[in-house]
Amino acid sequence: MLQIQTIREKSDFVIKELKRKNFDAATIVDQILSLDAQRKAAQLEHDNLKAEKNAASKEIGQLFKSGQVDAANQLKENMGALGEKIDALVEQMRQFEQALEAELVQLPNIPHSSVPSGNSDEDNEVVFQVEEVPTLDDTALPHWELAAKYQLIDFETGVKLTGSGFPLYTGKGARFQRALISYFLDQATEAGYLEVQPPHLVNEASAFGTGQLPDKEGQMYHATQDNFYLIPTAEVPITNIHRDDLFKEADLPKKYTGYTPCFRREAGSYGKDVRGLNRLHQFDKVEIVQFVLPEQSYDALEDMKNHVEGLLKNLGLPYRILRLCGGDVSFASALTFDFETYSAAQKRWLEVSSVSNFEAFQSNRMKIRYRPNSTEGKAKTQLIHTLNGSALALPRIVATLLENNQSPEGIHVPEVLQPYTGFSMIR
RNA sequence: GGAGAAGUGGCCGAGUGGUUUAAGGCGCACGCCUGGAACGCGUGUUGGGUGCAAGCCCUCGCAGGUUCGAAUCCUGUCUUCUCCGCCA
Repeated sequence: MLQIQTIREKSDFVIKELKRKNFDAATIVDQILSLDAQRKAAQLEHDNLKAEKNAASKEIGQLFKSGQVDAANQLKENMGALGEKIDALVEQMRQFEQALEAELVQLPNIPHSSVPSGNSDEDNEVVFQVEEVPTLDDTALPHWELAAKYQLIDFETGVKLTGSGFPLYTGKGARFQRALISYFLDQATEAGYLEVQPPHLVNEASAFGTGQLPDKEGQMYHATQDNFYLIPTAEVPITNIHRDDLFKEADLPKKYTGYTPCFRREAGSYGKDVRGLNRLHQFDKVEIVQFVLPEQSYDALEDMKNHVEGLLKNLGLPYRILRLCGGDVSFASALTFDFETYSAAQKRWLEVSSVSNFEAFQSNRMKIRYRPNSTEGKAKTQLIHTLNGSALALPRIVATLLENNQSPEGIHVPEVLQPYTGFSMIR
């Protein structure tokens, strides 16, 4: 959610910048400015009447105390009408505030100045790509066939247990997943992230805080009986750890990592592109999250980008890094880098990570603030910046590792994973 | 799931209808003191809205209600604790 001050102070700038996300904000911004003014007027009147009432109430108290009952009762007479006026204004304010918020949450985050213009993923800027991608001969198998051949993943039983998109990992397949999770968590810990195990179900306030609600309600599984949502990413519980918190400047940055399964309904997606592990309803992911001072958030983004890049290098995967264009960068993000690995058997790039700076967009919703250091007096609180990234999402990593590392002898396990798997080949 | 108790500022804790505009303490910040510190003394210290400012308004888990007036009374709800039941 954008800050109302930003819209008040530079509405033209907001409209112009959101155009780069292909979002026409003119009408909404006008609405917001008008509602904001109305809310302010109602509040002003309310405050004055309330002050009058508070003073009178205090006086009544004094009168009763000094035994002037008649005078007190007379004063009470006038209170009724005043009270009604105040009640009406409170109701007005509530409505203006609600309407204002309803408009505000519709505005996406302002894209960073480096975000290229464009409408779709074809306009994303490739900021790095390995010099050559591996090629396999014609006998090479896609990962779903390798998974069957070596009994790593049982998709059919997953369908039996739950439905499509809920695979059952077996034997070395299960062990391989566990190895990746441990490896990713250890790497993040080494990089200074605190490991956490968050809940996999969250309440409404948390889902709202990171921006899943109200817009993306249909993408989450909803446990209606208790009104909990299954997390679509660990970003949701981890970022909400600090919802409503007020930091001292010295407390920042805060860095967290966590492994969770992720649940996504992905309604209506079927076919070749989603075959095997390419797109699932439940998958595993290790997430990294940072809470930082505003002026440090782009350094932090670079830091996270380097971390993810290091993981891909260590795994020996061919990858590229994309700077998402205005049309492809997400609603809440100011700047996003996507990481894709090349799947040699499918001959296409698969997204395995997305690293984003949300600036103050999420922290505004969640009221995550800090108090700047100040030599004189108390500085006003300011919103912190939040960032997150996948480090990494497992299924497509598994897919590309299986495909790219296949040979007649079996599938080679990257060296960095061998201490975790306990085997160097899948045969 | 049942019965009972409790939720007050960064923390502890007083407060059962009107100088509570939330006592007191700890912590923190600044100042005095000091060669420098500790101790001591003084001032400040919930968060938010509005305003140049003084001020005014809201905020005692959350949401309603009663009242001229609510931290305080009533209803609902969430969380925590104790006991019972169930349980990895």
